[in-house]
Amino acid sequence: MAKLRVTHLVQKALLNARESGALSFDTMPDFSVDPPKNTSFGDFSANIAMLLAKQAGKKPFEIANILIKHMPEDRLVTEVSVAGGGFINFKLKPDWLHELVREICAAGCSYGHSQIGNGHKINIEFVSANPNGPIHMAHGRGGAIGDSLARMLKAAGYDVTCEFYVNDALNSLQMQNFADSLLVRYKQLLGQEIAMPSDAYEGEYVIDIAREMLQQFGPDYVIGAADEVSARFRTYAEAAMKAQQKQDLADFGIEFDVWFSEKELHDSGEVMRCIEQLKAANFVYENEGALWLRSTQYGDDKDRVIVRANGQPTYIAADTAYHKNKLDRGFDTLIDIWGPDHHGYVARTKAAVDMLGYGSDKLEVLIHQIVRIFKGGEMVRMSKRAGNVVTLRDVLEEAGRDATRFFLLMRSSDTGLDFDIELATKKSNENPVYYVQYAHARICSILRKAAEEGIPLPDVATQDLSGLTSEHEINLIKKIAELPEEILTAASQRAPHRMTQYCREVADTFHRFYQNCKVVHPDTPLELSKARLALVQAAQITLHNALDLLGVSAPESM
RNA sequence: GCGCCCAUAGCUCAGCGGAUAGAGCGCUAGGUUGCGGACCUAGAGGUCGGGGGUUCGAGUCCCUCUGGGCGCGCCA
Repeated sequence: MAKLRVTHLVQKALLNARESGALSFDTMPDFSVDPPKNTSFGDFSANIAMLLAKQAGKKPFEIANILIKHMPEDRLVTEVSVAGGGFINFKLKPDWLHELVREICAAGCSYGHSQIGNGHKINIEFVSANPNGPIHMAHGRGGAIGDSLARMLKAAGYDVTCEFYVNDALNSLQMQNFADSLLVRYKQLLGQEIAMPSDAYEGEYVIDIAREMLQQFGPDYVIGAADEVSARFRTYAEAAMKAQQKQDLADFGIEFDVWFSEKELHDSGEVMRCIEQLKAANFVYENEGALWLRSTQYGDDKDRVIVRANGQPTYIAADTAYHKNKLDRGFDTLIDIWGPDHHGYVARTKAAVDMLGYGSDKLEVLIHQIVRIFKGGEMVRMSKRAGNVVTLRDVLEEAGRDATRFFLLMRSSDTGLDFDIELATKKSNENPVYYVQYAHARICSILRKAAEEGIPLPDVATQDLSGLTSEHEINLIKKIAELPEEILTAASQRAPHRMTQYCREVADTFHRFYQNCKVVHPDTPLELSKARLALVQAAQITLHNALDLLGVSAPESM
């Protein structure tokens, strides 16, 4: 890689300069070598001189000139110069770009991937919707972010496990209400005139499940002791809801490695053992009959109840046990993806992880901001209990997986996201996902055209690429060459939205190339055609791999 | 009151402490026979919410103020 090569040149120059006495410094600063925004400056630019100024007691400009004098020759480098406040700019021969095209084609599906993660084990938990309603669009955002981030981390060489935490614990009042609502709907379907309870789940989906059950079990299913019937409905409701969630997520392109049951944490005694451990370490105290966690000792703003006065452990107790369980499974890093309404839980969860002796830096919580749904400019209010949620399934059916995922990933998770269903459905230039997919389809069309014209796909390893010298060709190569670093940045910053931006940039650069450089055309000499075919293939690989990280398809035609 | 997030072009938003702050939409003016016009070219449009500070260098980091979103249960 050319970047590494330039970095080594600078390091060599530093050491040479120090040895000759021209420059004095103790530690080599962590400098950058990057393509400058303004390409007229060159291919790479190093900021070392500015960083060294104080330490070396010289002006950046002066240091840069000293470094250039002490820099070894390199056959790839045609020019080194000092500019701006002391940037060292490098111009390289086009050969290095042509090498990149070969490398990309050789790597194929694995282009952009690396082993930086070194098998470091990461558990990433997201969606984790309660089993009393369908997956809605807020879950969808967390899902898209979590799944894409997982794909990027895998591509960066991490060992990633995707996990869904099912809040199916016995002490959940919400689950009981849900089951009761279902029972009422069931009876209503049987013709009984019963009003829904005041805190009922009003959603249509409850009726759907009741109908499904009625078909399967018949009218006698409501006969029996009240709590027995209730338990029966609860068991069914939970299983049905979980199955539906699983299906919705699968249709969205998300498959979890682990569906972790909260209930099992209680049944196995892990929750109680966890509480005992905290007790033994004096991290809890009793007050007003309840057991409190001293989370303020670790930066929380209040202590939290961990066991209620009635003896039931709270959600925090189970969640603490859950995080302990994850850490005990050997993960080096836990990433939780939560909605904005949960931001207040970060401090207490980290406190608990600290108290258990793991070090809260092992837990990262990624909070994404709210999703607002619009339909033709009008905001749709959502409430699960009222039953007017916009479900992921609704949107998937209208807008399709690709547009839905792309839209949910376009914005930084730190900012609110307005999702306009009509816009996502539009097959027009207002819809960025098509812009990107169109570029890929165009590439495929070129490759088809080449085949029709009897131009064989070149062997990129040996194909002469020296004809690729025009501005548009060079720009395209430089842009697609950014993928590996882009993946690392997006993964390490936990910022999958960067990849949507990158996809648009690649598509944009490609469309310009396409406009100006005919690949298969009577006016294009055969050798140049073949060289361009190699480049086009590299662009296809780049787009395909980048879209794959977003979970968006790369269509061959549209 | 406390906590988290946000404030960048008319609108929606990018922007890993680096050089002249970008894109899409919208607007204006263009692109004869087309490797797919779901595309391309050019132009207009900015005191990066205000004020301090750190730095060789701040849209980016720190403090503060203003405005907005969300959250502050012995619910999960």
